[in-house]
Amino acid sequence: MECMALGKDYATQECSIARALEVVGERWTLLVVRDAFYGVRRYNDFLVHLGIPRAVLAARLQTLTAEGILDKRRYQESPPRDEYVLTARGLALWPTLRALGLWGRDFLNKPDLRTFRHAVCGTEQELGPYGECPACGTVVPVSDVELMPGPGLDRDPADPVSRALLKPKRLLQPLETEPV
Amino acid sequence: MECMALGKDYATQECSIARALEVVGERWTLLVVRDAFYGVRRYNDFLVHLGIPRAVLAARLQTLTAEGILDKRRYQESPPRDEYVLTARGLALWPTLRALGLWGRDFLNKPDLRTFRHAVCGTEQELGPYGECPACGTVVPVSDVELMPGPGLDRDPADPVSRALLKPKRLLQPLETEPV
DNA sequence: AAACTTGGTTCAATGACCGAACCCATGCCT
DNA sequence: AGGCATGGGTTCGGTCATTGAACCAAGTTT
Repeated sequence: MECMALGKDYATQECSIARALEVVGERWTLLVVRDAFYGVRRYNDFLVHLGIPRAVLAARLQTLTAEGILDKRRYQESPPRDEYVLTARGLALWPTLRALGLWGRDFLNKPDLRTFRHAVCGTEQELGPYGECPACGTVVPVSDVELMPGPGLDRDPADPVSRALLKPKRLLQPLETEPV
Repeated sequence: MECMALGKDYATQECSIARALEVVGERWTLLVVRDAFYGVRRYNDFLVHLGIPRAVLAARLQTLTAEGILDKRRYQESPPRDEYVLTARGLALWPTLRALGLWGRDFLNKPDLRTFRHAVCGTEQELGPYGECPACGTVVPVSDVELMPGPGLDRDPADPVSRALLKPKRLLQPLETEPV
């Protein structure tokens, strides 16, 4: 009885888009993945940054881990603490998130909230739609993308994660939340 | 009271990805849009192809129309019949769907279910990850993309829409369902 | 020992989704 | 004219997911 019809799958669909959506199409899931790209790694940071119910976050982290998109790993022993980091499969979701973000920016809201650029070549130009650097022409690997806060962003957000994201930083680089 | 907190929005998120997901992130929505790219235009065709509950389909078509992603238009007067076609805003979702589909193919299932290629230049090579044609090098506009059935596809599906999609066809070109 | 932090689980209430049944305007067959 | 079929929905009760708040537990600081 484990294999059938949870009602959450798109049963009749023979399509890799449908398969993908069964895994990352649930509410909150892609936002968790986005935060992982932004350097969020800890349960509590996801929690305050997303404003997600605790139970839902726990469920999502578990399925993302089970699907091999996040890797849960111990980063200190005492007290035992785990962090969630993107696997190769998770990193491969970057083009999807990029495409979604561009669509949202171009068709839904005016002000630029965040922009991305190539960290290593020193350009100030934004990455192109496929993640290519307009200055040096290459498709920039995710770890070399610099995340810049845009003009539309709230300058004084309530949670420490948003505050940490006001400074430019590389994707995937772990977040440095200020000690309170 | 109409404007606040339906519980379905990602309230705290200042992010174009979150904005986008509020619009296209609900269950079924992106599959409806995908079908629109495949040439599905009529309520009934969406219904049988997706296996979606009627009420949900009606709701999704309504919000997609309200958000300016689909355009509902009368295509015959008697009996009055409407069809749903992608607007510019809807067409701009193609890179997102493409990225999702590639991810699903590469990381979730083995067999190629559908492939895309450039219709006008006669190549047999598949489009690249950004929708560029490997033969002629250009980024192919959606209406020039040819949708090819892949080897992993069921050869004798139950519904007429899936059957119509077994033949190669251009994206956006209206579906020709066989008269029964 | 008391209080705090991190990372959860449990619970009742609400909302979304589900399938099945019903509705209605028109067209087609006889 | 009567009957059935088709396209495009709406309504309805039951189930499943999501929500916010409360609770729990291990370890650590004071």
